[in-house]
Amino acid sequence: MLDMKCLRENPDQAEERLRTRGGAAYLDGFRELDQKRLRLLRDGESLKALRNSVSEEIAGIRDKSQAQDRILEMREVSQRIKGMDEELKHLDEELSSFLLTVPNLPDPTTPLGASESDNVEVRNWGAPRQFSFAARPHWEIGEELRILDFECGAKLTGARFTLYRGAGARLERALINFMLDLHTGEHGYEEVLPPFVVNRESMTGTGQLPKFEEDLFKLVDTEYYLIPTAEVPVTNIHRGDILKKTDLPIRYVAYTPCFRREAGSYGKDTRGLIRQHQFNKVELVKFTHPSESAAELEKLTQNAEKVLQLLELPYRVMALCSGDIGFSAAKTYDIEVWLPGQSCYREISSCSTFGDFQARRASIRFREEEKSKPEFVHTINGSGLAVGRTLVAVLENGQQEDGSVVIPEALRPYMGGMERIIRR
RNA sequence: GGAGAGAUGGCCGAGUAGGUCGAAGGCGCUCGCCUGCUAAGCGAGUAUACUGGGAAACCGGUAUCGAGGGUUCGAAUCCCUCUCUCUCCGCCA
Repeated sequence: MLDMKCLRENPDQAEERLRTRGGAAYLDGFRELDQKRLRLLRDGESLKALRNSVSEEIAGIRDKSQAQDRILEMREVSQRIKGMDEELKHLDEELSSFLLTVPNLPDPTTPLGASESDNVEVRNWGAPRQFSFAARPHWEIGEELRILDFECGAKLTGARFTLYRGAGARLERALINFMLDLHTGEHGYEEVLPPFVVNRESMTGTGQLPKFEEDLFKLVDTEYYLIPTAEVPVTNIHRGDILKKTDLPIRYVAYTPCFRREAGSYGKDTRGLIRQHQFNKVELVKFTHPSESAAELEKLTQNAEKVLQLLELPYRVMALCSGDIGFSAAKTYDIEVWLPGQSCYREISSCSTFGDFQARRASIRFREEEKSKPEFVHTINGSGLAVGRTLVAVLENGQQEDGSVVIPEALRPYMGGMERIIRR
């Protein structure tokens, strides 16, 4: 959510920055609505002030019959106040539902551009391996090793669900533990295990609602939703809080499954694990002082990269352009891992700073000085990493000509010492 | 699922024959005094949002005692609905 006062004072500047996202005018009608609300608010409040002072007067009069005229007068005033409050409530709802659908302002350092093709490569790490045979996609490797069963997943649930078996199931679990241990042990994050189901307020706090309801799984007969990312419950841990400045930055890492409807992606990535309705993810979330957020985003991104480095998986880091960043984000780095089976880089982590956008929605604040008024923190998060896609990368990069897969050394302790996955 | 109890400021905790209650008291915290240091003691201060005025310090208004409605000139206090927490019973991993 953007700052209403800011929009009031310089709407043109905000509109200009929003336009770099592409799309039509965002702020049409705001000014008129805002002023109408403000007028009504002021009028209503001065009436209430009158009523309060007269009521106090009445309280001081022993013989209420002496106050009959004033009581009658205030009866009428109260009626008017009631009407105004009702109208004000409507305007408030209109205004806030409007504000909740305006995306965040892109950060000045976000490259300008219209689409994915305008994203900028910031750096890359590791060289794609040269194969002496035709590298195969992970779905072939996984099915042949009998560690991924797509057909059974479809039987149990439907398309975009997968059953992992044996070393595959273990590999997924190993990756989760490996990532959690790295981020808690080396990078200073506190591990949390949140609910995988959240309410509407939480979804609104991070920006999934009200605009992206069709992307979510909602539980029938409730106001509960399956989380599409741990970002939602973890960021909302501090919804409504005023944090201590000295506690910042707060760093959490959480493993959760993620559930996404993937509406509108029919026909995309239909094979394999790349795009599932349910997938595992280890998520990094930070709450920072506004002056630290830029540096903290860099650090968080590097924390995510570290996973790939230790797993010896080549990747590149892309700065997303203004037309490609998400609704709530001000700036985003995507980490893309090299997938030899498909000869391309695929997103495996998305690290974003949200500025105060989420903090304002969820009211997450801190005080600069003991007595100064609360200010919004900045929130940052990123995958560290998407586990299913990491497994894909391990299979495709580690594949051998005989169909087996060599497990990265860093992972072997988590696999009971297993060095390679062989068909059994 | 059945029966009961409760939800007040950072925390604890008063406050039900409706008015002077943004809310006693205590703890905590901040500043000052005092004291070789520490502890104790003394004094002052200590919610948030919106809004008006002001360059600012600050001053004024409105709202908020779980949430939403109602009664009333006036509600933390009365009525209704909902949510959450706790205790007991049943069921269950």
